Amino acid sequence: MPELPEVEVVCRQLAYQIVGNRITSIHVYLEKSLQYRETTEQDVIGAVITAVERRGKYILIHTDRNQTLLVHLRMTGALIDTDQDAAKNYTHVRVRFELSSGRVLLYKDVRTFGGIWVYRTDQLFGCPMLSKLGVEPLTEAFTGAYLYKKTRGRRVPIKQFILNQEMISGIGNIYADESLFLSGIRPTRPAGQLGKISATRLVAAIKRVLSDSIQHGGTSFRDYRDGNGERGKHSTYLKVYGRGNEKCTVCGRMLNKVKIGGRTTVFCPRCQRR
DNA sequence: TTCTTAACCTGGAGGC
DNA sequence: TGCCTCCAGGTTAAGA
Repeated sequence: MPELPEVEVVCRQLAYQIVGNRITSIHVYLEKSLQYRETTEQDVIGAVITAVERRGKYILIHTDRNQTLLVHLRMTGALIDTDQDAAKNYTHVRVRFELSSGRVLLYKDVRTFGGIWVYRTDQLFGCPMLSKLGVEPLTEAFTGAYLYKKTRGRRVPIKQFILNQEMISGIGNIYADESLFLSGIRPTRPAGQLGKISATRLVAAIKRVLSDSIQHGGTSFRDYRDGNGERGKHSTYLKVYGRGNEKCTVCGRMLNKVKIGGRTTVFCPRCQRR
């Protein structure tokens, strides 16, 4: 399940691999996976890819024709740069871009929650998907003071709060659990009860967990693959996510597994008491 | 304004 | 072995 680190890894790889390529043709196998917003397929064919960047969990692929392919991988999506022969081995391919280098860019998505939207670049940041996104957690704008201020008056559990993309963009279930464990904060705690010290501690933990995961190439559980179709290696470093009913690696106590906001949440009742 | 819940979707695991 | 049910989860929309 791609979150900020996984999307960042994919972006860095694709920026290296596909920038400078011309899109020579597009094959759509599932119509809803590629949608045009005031653009057409003919606008995209022949365009040269000029840059690849990330905003929250979105991948932005810019072209020289004032168009941007906005990609969200949701649960099971993957963007893979590969050669013609290897492309035949991939299943659940929803969109296939032929590139001028002779290689292909595949968008595969098992559960089809994700998709690609083609926008005019000059209208991109007014689109509903990007305009509502909150602060980027790896920037200097994301501070303890920011988090403390934003959580005032909020009664939802802090776990649910940091998953809200309008507050902080890019955090998903894996890194929410891991950040709360690292900061020693109980995920069920009402966001508005977070003190200044705890807010600062949580911000530091979020930055640390996300940065470490990027260094490890992201986390792969089931479907996530990077831009080369490879698995991420961060899953072996996880302390709580996916470890429900196992012992805490720090104190040895059994981890608790509960539902918060409809999401499976794992935490240590002894280490996370703040 | 804030919060909750359902819906979208399919593969895999587990039970029978 | 085959069938059925449940679970996983990011985002949005509707309703409270």
